[in-house]
Amino acid sequence: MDTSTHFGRIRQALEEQITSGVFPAGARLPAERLLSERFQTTRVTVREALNSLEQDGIIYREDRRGWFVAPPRLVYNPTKNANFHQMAAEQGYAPDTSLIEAHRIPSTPQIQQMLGLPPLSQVYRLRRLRSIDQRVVLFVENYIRADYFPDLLDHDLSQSLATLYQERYQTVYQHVAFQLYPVALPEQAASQLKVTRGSAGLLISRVNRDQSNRIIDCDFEYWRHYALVVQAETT
Amino acid sequence: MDTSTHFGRIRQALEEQITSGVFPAGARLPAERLLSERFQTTRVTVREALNSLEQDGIIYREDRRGWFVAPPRLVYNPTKNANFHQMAAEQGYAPDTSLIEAHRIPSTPQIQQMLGLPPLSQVYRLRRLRSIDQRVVLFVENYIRADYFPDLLDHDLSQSLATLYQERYQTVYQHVAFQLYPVALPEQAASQLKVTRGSAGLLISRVNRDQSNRIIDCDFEYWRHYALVVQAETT
DNA sequence: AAGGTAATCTGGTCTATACCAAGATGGTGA
DNA sequence: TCACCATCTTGGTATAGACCAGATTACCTT
Repeated sequence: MDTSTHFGRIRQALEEQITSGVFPAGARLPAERLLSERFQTTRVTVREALNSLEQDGIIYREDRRGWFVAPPRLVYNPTKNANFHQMAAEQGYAPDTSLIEAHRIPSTPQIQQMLGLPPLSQVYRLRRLRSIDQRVVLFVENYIRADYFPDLLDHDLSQSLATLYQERYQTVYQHVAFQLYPVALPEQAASQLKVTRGSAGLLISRVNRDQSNRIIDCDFEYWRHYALVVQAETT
Repeated sequence: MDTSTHFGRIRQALEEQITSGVFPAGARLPAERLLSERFQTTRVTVREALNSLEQDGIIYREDRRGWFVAPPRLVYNPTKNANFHQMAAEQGYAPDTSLIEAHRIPSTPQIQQMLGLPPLSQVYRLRRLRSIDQRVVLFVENYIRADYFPDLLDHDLSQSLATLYQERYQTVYQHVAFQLYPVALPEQAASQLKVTRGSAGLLISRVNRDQSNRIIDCDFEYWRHYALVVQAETT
């Protein structure tokens, strides 16, 4: 680390205290004003150091609540299973999903294209928020073909869709195409994830097919960028 | 976009001028001081707007040279082919690779683990810089088993390794395991990519196997975060 | 024409301060 | 007991400067 600048030294000092366990994962850092006093500098400079640590995924912020030490990243294999709960549990986290909204709506042109649907067709749109160990890490929008899943909205939508499909509709995810790109989190995702608009995030969009190779749904997953490492392998 | 703040309005104004073509891809934006005059604000506020646009991958900076409009992202499929030149050319870019250094060195514990090598074994380490359309987008470190590729350093190392392996060693990439995570670019990668230390980037590390399922090399690819979208699909 | 150098331009870092808005807290009254 | 509200704390946004170091450019010398 470059310690030739004031802000580099602050960064390093904080980083050391985090890795040495003074501030364990999940802990809240002292307030910016307090840090600026302690390091004999201004808030502007402290914030630069904090931003730098945030970029690195070492800490994260919650809007107007403070800065917190980021826990280890979740390993996410988008090709393997689409089951958030199972994936998190296997890695020793306590996963949770909360449903924000679920509607049957007319599909938009973008969704029609992704799902291969004609205009005016109906889809379900789910918006859900997912957390591990009480920390919100993922805001996800699902768009699901309504014709394949009658009465979907009557079921418990805070569980894994993969599980629901399998148990109620004899449908399993078989094939997935995904795109992944670093973005600044858009308004809605940012506010749901309780981060500042414009924070770095990862957008993963997927188009899923079932055992008959029919496109059944697609989703847009907005992850806090420090929350995961994506892993996959192929032959 | 949120235009309730001064910086939000600056952001939007710049974004519009970019998307409308006033500033085409690759163009340099006016200097920060000039922008702050034009928007009747201070450099601090202008820089916040610029940082926000940078996060979004709309613009990028080159250290002490200025801010530039980012071109469309390169689509990168890490599972499909490991051939940077081919991939870029297929998408209409002019790719280029420059060799920074190439040595035969003793492997480090980390590399030993990734390549499944015993201590003290020798590997080649290549450091290369890759650009599309004259813009540097990728700094990559390759670690290659020396025993599988005698005299590797005598060949032209500014071409694709996949091509070199195939033509000279009858070896092809058959299987790849990769990890991908958003990071702040470390010192060396940042300076090679001419960005500010701590800029957002994407680290992709891969472990490659050949047609006999032998691990032949691994690499660490540091991408400018706005430069690519990762895409893959599986069955 | 080629090479070196000094002036200039640029973003990078920094101080000091101010006000705003949302989250957290604790007390008050129904 | 519990809903509500005032208060305090926090990060978010903003102003107005300053100096530094690398990149670029223009000029000058050979």
